[in-house]
Order: sequence, then structure tokens, then C-alpha cells
Amino acid sequence: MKAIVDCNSFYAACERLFKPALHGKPVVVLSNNDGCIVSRTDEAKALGIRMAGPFYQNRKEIEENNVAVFSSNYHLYGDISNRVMDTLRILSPSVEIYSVDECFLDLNGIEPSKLYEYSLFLKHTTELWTGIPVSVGIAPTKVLSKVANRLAKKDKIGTRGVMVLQTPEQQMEALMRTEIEDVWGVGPAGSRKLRMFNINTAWDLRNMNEDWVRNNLGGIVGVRLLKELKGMPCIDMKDPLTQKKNIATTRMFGKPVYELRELKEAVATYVTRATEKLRRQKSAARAISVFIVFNNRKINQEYEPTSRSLSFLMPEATYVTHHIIAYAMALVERLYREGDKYIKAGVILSEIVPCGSVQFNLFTEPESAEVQKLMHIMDNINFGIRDDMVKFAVAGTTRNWKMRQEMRSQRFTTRWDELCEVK
DNA sequence: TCTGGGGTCCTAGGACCC
DNA sequence: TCTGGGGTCCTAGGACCC
Repeated sequence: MKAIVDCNSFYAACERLFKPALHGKPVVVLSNNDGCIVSRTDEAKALGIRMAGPFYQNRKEIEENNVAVFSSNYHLYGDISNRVMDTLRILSPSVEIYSVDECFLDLNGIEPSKLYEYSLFLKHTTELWTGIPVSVGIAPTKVLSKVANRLAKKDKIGTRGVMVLQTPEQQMEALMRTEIEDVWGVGPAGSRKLRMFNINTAWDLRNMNEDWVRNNLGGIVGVRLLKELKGMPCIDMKDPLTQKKNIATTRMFGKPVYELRELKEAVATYVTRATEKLRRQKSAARAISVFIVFNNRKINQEYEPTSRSLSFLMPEATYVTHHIIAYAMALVERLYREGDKYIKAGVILSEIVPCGSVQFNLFTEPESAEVQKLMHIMDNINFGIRDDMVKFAVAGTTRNWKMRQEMRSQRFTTRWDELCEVK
């Protein structure tokens, strides 16, 4: 059996953790640049505020109902997420961190008759140790556990926030209550198509013929989904040591950028972030790709974003910030055209290999011990004391392009100067 | 005026090989 | 007048996830 533990309204719950007065009140958290609403408490959902809706379109409801609004505070959410995941790792032998707020647990070895009790234990312990409310879904497959979790979350009082789908009858009942677009793996395109064939619930899909699903729902992907709905596990637990194959850092600018110097500052900063992620997972990257998005005025006065990108295969895989910055700067110079109004840029590192198995090139020197040490020291300072305390000059100091975060809360758990004050 | 960021997996089609 | 069969690898794009 597998469980999924999913934090309820995670970002909003993190904000509430340090502002107890917000309990029972509507809270929303915004995406980067304060663009969209990406997390809502139940009270905010009840007001009709939609997920991923633009902030400015919801401004009226938000002001009229006194909804607390926060810019995203990734320092805080990342740290709280680690606490939740550390807790689950203690409680369960085999976990797969699926996203910042979700974790799959392999429950093989738990007595089947004790599963319900165990689900309550998971929920209560996590909440007691971290202060973050969670929902638990347990079923034979990942897809069914997501179904269970969703129903538990929808009826927190009736289910006590947990649901176990063990018997065929329990599974049938749950699948009949799940609309087709709420199935994990069925997106907008798939659900539109399924609805046309009068397949309206997860149960309808579960009863379809395998060949039909193969031909009409993304081939092998659809077949896996079908089997998972029937209780046959096809989506395995992922190895916790799996490394990312791509690492990207991309951002909209807080305001448009016109100068090459500013564009370079931004891209150098994104390379810095991306190489930090790279070193954290102890890898090196061989390929870098830089893209820029710009708006040019069209005849009808409408703006339409357009982008250009360039990739480069480096002589050998590296994790050294300033080496990758140098390649990235050359790409930016080729991408830049005077007069364009730039609104976004991004860096993608790929061809990622573990640090220990870098294939060296006959004609280049491997990273010297000094450079390795420099990266290590910079990471220690920036991760341990304050990010960007030490940085490369090309990444700039004024940073007019930085994203808007006008309503960010304190970084309560990761910055000494922003700790919670107890009066 | 204003709509995020970071991933994964799969497929189709083209280039190329023997 | 006429042109096979079977592979691999790469890339772009689609779909989906949170």
C-alpha cells in the first residue's frame, strides 16, 4: 500500500504558523512578481477566489473580505517543507518527496488492519511536530492514494483528514465521487476528450477497455493510469537519490529591462542560483541554454511576448559559477538587440552528471582544487549566513529588474535578523 | 498596468547508418 | 523504368504535475 501526505494550503499555512491571529481567517499567497494567487486557505476558497487567478482580478473580493495577502516567501516555505519531510522520514522507512508539500510513503510492512490507525498517527504527529495541517490518502497505487487524499481534504470533518481505500467497494465509491478532471494525470486536454465520450468520473474511466485507452489517452501513459485506477501499481516509488536532469532558473522582471548591462546582471544572477542548485545535488552540467523574452509593439498596439534562445555545449561538465557565467554572458551578447523591451530571462542547465564522474576533455584542465574550494566557501557563506552575501560583480548590485514582492513576510526561520519577536 | 516557476515523460518525425 | 528494410539518435513540441 502507498500513502500520500499532502499539506493543506501549504504556503498559506506557513504564513499562519507565525501569525496565529490569522487562524480561521482567509489567507492567500501570490506567485513571483505578485502575479497570481497560488495558495488559498479554505476561508479564501469559500469566498470564490480561484486558484492561479491573477491577483488584480481578485482585488475586490480580497479587500472587501479583509483577506490577508502575502508575496511568496520561499525561504520560509522551503525550511518548513524540510521540517515536514524530515518528520515523515522518521515516521516511515521509505519516502518519496514528490513536491514541496507532498510526499509518497511506501507502507509495505504495515499490518493491513492497522492502516487507518496509522494514517491518523501520520497526520497527528506531523501536525504536532511542525504545526502544518496535512491530509493523508492510502491505497494500493499512487493514483488511488491521490484520489483518497483529495476526498479526505474535501471533507476534513467527516473523514478526520484521512482516507484509506482498501476494499474494491471503497475504491468504487471513491472513484464514482471523483470527476474526471480531478484524476491525477488527466489534464485539460484529456478531460475534454473523455467528456466527449461521456466518460465523466474516474469510475467511468476505470471501466474502459485498455486498447481504447491506449488509442485515446496518450498511449502508454493512459494505460498506466488505467491500471493504477484498477489497483495495479504501475508508477513506482522514485529512488530518493535520483538527481535532476535539468535545472532551470527563470524569472519575469519586476519592470522591463532595455540595457545589455542589466540583462547580463539578471542572467548572471540566474546562473548563480542554478549552479547553487547544481552543487547542492552534487552534480555538474555540460550544456547551458539562455533565453530572453521581449515585447515588441505590434501594429494594433497590442504587445505579444516573443522569445529568443541559444544553447551551448561546454567543453566539459562543470559546477563552477563563474565559468558558466562566462559562457552565459557570451550567449546574452548574441541574443541582445538594442531597442527590445525585455520582460523575462532564464537559464537552463542540462546534460547533468554526478560530480564524481565528470568526463574530462583531453585539452582542458579539470577544475583546480582552488576553484572547488572557492565554490565551497561561497556556498557556506551564502547558505549559512545570508544569500548573496558573496557574489560575482557581474551579477550587479542595484538590480532594478528584481521581482516585486511587496507583501513578503519575515524569513522567520532562516534569517537571524528576521526572527519572530516575543514581547 | 496587471496573468509564476520548475520540473518530468512521451511521441512523432527527420537525419543518418548499414 | 526503376529505388528495401530495419535500426538508432536527436529534437521539438505536447501534455501533465505542483
